[in-house]
Amino acid sequence: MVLQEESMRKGPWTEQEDFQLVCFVGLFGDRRWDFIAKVSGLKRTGKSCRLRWVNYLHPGLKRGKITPHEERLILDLHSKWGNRWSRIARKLPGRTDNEIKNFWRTHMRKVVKAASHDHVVVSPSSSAQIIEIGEELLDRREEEEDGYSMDDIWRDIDDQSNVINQVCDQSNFECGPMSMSMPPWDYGEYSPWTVVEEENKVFDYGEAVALS
DNA sequence: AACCGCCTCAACCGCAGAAGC
DNA sequence: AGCTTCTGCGGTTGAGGCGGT
Repeated sequence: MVLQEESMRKGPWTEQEDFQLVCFVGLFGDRRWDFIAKVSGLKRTGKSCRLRWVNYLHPGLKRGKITPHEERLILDLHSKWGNRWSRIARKLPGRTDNEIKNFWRTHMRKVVKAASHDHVVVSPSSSAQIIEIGEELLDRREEEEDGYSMDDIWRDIDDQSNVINQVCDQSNFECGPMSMSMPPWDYGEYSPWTVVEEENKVFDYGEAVALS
């Protein structure tokens, strides 16, 4: 057990590793991470695989900057729930708890800085005050920018799933236990979808192992 | 051009709760 | 009921990028 942990890889994921993980999640679903970590041949822990999938490889993820409306939502929800990042993330389709947590840390710093710049005394523990100031700053910013409503966000997700479904239909790809969909960005030469489309056959477990 | 400090974000760690045996 | 394993969550860290001097 100890020896196994010692041989585990850490640090940034390579494209090849991402590819393997996507293949095996497609085959076995996004559960049983220890099992996936083992059979995939990845020298990663199940935990690490799950994290990579959830925070980076999941097809439903929305890339790009947090919009002013999302910011406001995060502020609102944080004032209600505190640091319940996963709960907050569920209200922001396509965003991960990690992303929101990172955003909040940055945001907190910015807000405190802005407040001190305006000669407002803010103690870091006074989150209600921070939220208030944050909302004020947001109001100002929203006046400058065109908004991006939650409806728009949901529309984006819908559009994305439509494209995904079309690709799945066309490629004759038999999805795994979970409804597998196309990764949101290009995998280049490692794309499992390319492999399947080119060979025009079902991607089975044996092939997946052979690839690993 | 080089250095420095700050910011962002991917990834790790530790812990708690759930599930399985 | 108690133990082990798995999963998910929140906190933290560190590498890399970027802007300022």
